[in-house]
Amino acid sequence: MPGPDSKLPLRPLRMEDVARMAGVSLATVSRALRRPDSVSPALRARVEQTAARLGYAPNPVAGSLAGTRSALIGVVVPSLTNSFFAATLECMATALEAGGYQLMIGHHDYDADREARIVAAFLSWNPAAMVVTGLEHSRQTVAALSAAACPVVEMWDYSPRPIDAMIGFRNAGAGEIAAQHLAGRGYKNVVFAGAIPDRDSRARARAEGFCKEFTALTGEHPRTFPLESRAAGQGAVALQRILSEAPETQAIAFSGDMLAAGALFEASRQGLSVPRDLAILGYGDLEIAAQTNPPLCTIRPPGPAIGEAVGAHVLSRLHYPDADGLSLELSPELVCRGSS
Amino acid sequence: MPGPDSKLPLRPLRMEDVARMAGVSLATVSRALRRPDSVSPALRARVEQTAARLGYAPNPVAGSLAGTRSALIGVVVPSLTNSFFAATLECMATALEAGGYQLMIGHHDYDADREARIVAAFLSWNPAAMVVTGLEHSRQTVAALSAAACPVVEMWDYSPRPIDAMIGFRNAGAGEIAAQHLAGRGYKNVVFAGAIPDRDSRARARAEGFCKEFTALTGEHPRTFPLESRAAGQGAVALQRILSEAPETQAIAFSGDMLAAGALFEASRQGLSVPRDLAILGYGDLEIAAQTNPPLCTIRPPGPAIGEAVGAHVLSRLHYPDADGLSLELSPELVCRGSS
DNA sequence: TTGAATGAAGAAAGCGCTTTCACATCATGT
DNA sequence: ACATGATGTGAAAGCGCTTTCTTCATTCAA
Repeated sequence: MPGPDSKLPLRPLRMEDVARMAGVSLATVSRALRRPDSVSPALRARVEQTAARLGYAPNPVAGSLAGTRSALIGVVVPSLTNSFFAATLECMATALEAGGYQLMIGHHDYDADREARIVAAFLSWNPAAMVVTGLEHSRQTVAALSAAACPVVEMWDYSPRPIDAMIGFRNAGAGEIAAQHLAGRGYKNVVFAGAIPDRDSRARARAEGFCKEFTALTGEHPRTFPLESRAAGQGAVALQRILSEAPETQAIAFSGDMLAAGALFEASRQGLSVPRDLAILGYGDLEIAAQTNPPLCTIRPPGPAIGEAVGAHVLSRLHYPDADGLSLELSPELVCRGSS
Repeated sequence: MPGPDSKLPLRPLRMEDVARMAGVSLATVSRALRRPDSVSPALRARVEQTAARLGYAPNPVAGSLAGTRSALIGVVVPSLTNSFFAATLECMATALEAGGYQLMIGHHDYDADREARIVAAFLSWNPAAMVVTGLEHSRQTVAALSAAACPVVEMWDYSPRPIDAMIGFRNAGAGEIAAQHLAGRGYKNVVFAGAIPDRDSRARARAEGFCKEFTALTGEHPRTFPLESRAAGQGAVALQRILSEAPETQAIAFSGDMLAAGALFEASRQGLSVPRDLAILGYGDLEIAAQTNPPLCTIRPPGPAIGEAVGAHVLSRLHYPDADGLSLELSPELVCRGSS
């Protein structure tokens, strides 16, 4: 505690102080500051000037208790280290901070119970809005969110019937785009390599979308190659094994760019020419994807767009409390580069 | 708002309900729940059972207003997309959530004024603790943090005289380690490539640490090569330019792994053998570093360790309010791989 | 000119807790 | 037996705001 030495009993300004200085009542200050239209322009100006001169800042905790909700927005993501969500969070935070809201961020590592606990904890703060990732949640979580007295946004996935609002994309669709690309290029003997089964239901959806679509387009059922983790080293291992078990493989779709990059390095070590000897496709469009040799062909999820849309939607919902939730479907995008 | 259809006027349980059911006073419930030792074992058990049976969860907003501080912890980082901080945040969040605290996270993009605004906003919530990144802050920020009535931790940098507590490492030291490594390997005509001047003061410290130490060890003043940004593509550009302007260059230390990786790819495109023709050193030990070809030699900052230490320190400070702040110096580490 | 209708500001009642203070109750020492 | 202190519990006063309810001052139709 840095400040115990400062003996001055400098208690922070309260609204009452502003009221006294401005010669009005507490209620008027509150109104002038929160809904400027509800007081006469003269008083409004007086109050605002007094507050500014005194450097008054309202106590949001008191406001949250007295009002119907707090200026906190609860955001739950699976992981903070996953750069997809990081970009979304940054965009959201920037938008919402500008509106005077603060983000409470929690992560659950793809553990549904942990998610439920975090949601419950956040809800007890009476947040202005809740943002969660994906549309698969435990019964408890769904119940808690459904009963919540605030807008609820599910993001990074898409379904036309969200709890309240949904902003994201069909993950199966991302897989389909990958399949269409590989099928369109005429690759045969295609493999999908990812953590199967994956704790991440969106990753599973992408895998399924890929396999179904590829089968639909070519009649060929892609092999799936299960990976132990999504660590980059697994990409190299996968490449070796796939080629030794099925040397006829012409293309591998990886569930993530890091794996694909690992595979690309291994291919170059083995003297394989990508995409001639073997095509490689990633997912994520991480920064590294544009730098590899050859550059990695990948699917780019609309992470920043999701963040912006969620921020804008939450802001508008809070501004127009009667507005309805929405389902906004954004699109992942094929970033066509040299590797396939 | 998902729940307006639920007509049931099911107002959430209050402490009063628990008190009534347990046949004790409000004060007793509060005490039993917050400081179990302060009530007799019999009452404590009765209250806890009643609360559990009813599924009572305290309202943290009310608690924050009545008590001296909230269960919120304000964390300010420069960026969420930077994976260094992401790992730190995850470790911190996990530790602190277990203690019943929630993280309010803000990012300022290396903008001191924005940092000041975020710190002020967080402080107005009366947080249980504040965690900020680095030790360079605007006067306002320092003043606000110094006057704060809560523990304040500065992280990701090191100085023996923090505002309150400091957990991190000497960034100059990270640069020195890099210099020692390159000097020890006998490289001459060494270049440091990074955004110079960098908005990030820690990156500047690393650059300076590198140059000074290399000069001290070898008598040679490393050239510095200014980069426009830290985008990976810049690494390739840098490599080309450096080699065309100064073909005698034997080693390049990059300010980040992504740049170094970009340079590595460019080197392979140019048919250069790393590290024989040119040595490359990174900073960060990102996941990709272990995968490149050759694997990237880099400096690993103690990100997760910082997160854990901050979490543990904050928890202990909140548990023992009289405890002092500390200065904890962790160490970055040379991860010696093939590229230099 | 009067009465109703409209609008602006103030008084006061909470929001759901924490914590101080006062009060019992009980064990201890004389 | 009494005073003394230790211990456990309850009553009640806030924490700093929001919001309803009320009052008072206008304005407008009749």
